[in-house]
Amino acid sequence: MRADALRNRERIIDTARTVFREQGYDASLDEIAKRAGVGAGTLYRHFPNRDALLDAILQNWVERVEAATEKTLAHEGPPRELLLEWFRTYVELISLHKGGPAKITSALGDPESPIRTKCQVLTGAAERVMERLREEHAIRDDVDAVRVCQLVGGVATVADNGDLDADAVAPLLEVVADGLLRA
Amino acid sequence: MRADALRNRERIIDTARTVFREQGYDASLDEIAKRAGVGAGTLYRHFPNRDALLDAILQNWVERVEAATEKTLAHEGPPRELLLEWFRTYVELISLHKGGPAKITSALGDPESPIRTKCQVLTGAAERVMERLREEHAIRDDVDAVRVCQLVGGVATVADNGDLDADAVAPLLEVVADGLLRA
DNA sequence: GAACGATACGGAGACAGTCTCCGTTTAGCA
DNA sequence: TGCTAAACGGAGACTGTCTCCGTATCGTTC
Repeated sequence: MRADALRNRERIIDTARTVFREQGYDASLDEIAKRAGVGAGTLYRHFPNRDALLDAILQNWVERVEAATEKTLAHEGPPRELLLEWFRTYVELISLHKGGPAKITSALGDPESPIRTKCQVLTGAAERVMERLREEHAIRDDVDAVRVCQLVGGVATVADNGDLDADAVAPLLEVVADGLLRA
Repeated sequence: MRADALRNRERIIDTARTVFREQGYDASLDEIAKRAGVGAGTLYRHFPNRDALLDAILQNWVERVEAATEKTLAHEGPPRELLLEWFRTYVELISLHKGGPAKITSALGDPESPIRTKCQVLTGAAERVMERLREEHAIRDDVDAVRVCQLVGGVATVADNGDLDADAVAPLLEVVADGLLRA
């Protein structure tokens, strides 16, 4: 790739990250192009649509997911605490910007989604947490990681849509955790 | 209201119901106006925005909610069955059209929402179901009806976004139910 | 049943966002 | 230094939202 192309690509991603965080996932792409100092054509050549742009942004986010998972798994404690800790982390990770939880959660079950590979990192991480709990026979085994992510994603979506804070979300996560923990 | 105004109002509501069901909540309002045989101005005079139109549509839906609640409460059986029956009913009721679950669920927690009064019918119904379960000491009492509706609404939102069918939704609802039933 | 004001109609058009097309510019190689 | 493939950028086509205001209609009053 030509040096100028690479430079523009980076600038678009950086700007998009900021604008999405400021205005949510619906922000105008033309505005992102303008703020990045490029023409609309340049933005659309690099990223044919909104999702392709999001996918690029998520690249570095994937690393944060990995790190957060490690941290959670390192945390010693009873199964319920581990699960709740992971849920809190999960909600935080997918609440990148307004609309993020819905976007990511719906991508989990959609084989066609352009951001699917990135989201699979999430289910992979959930899988590791659940594997640990299964070894301890602490969790019911008829619900897989994707479903758990969808459940917790549902809570995050609701929180995102309704501007619920962490205190309001906590009891919802507890209900999900307790529902899972019986086996 | 003048007779012609009333006639147009009804036609717009009927058409909107059809179009929303066909195309989801994002359908073009100008198209609804056109299919209803009125000008855009007429539509916007009757309904200043999308939500006002939805609110009018929900009027008759409220009656269905009431009826469904009666039917569920009449159903004898163990608490878990009652709860799951209500959850299934609830998901069905709010999955009116694409985008419905997210719309309705986010309205539950938003005092400013223009469709809030309609949605309160839902929490009222949930309250009745939970009251019955509380009498039987079957349910934890630190989660109120609104939170339960948000949880189940979260599941419905995920199902709506990801085109999950009833079989895929069932285990998610079971997790929520089991989480609630311990107390 | 004619006249008249209040009410309602409807569609042109302003505005905003998405995305494409294509003439112009530039990087980077020989 | 010249050449060409690659990249740029912005005008504009298209779609959807919503407003404005000239025109039409209702229904009341005499």
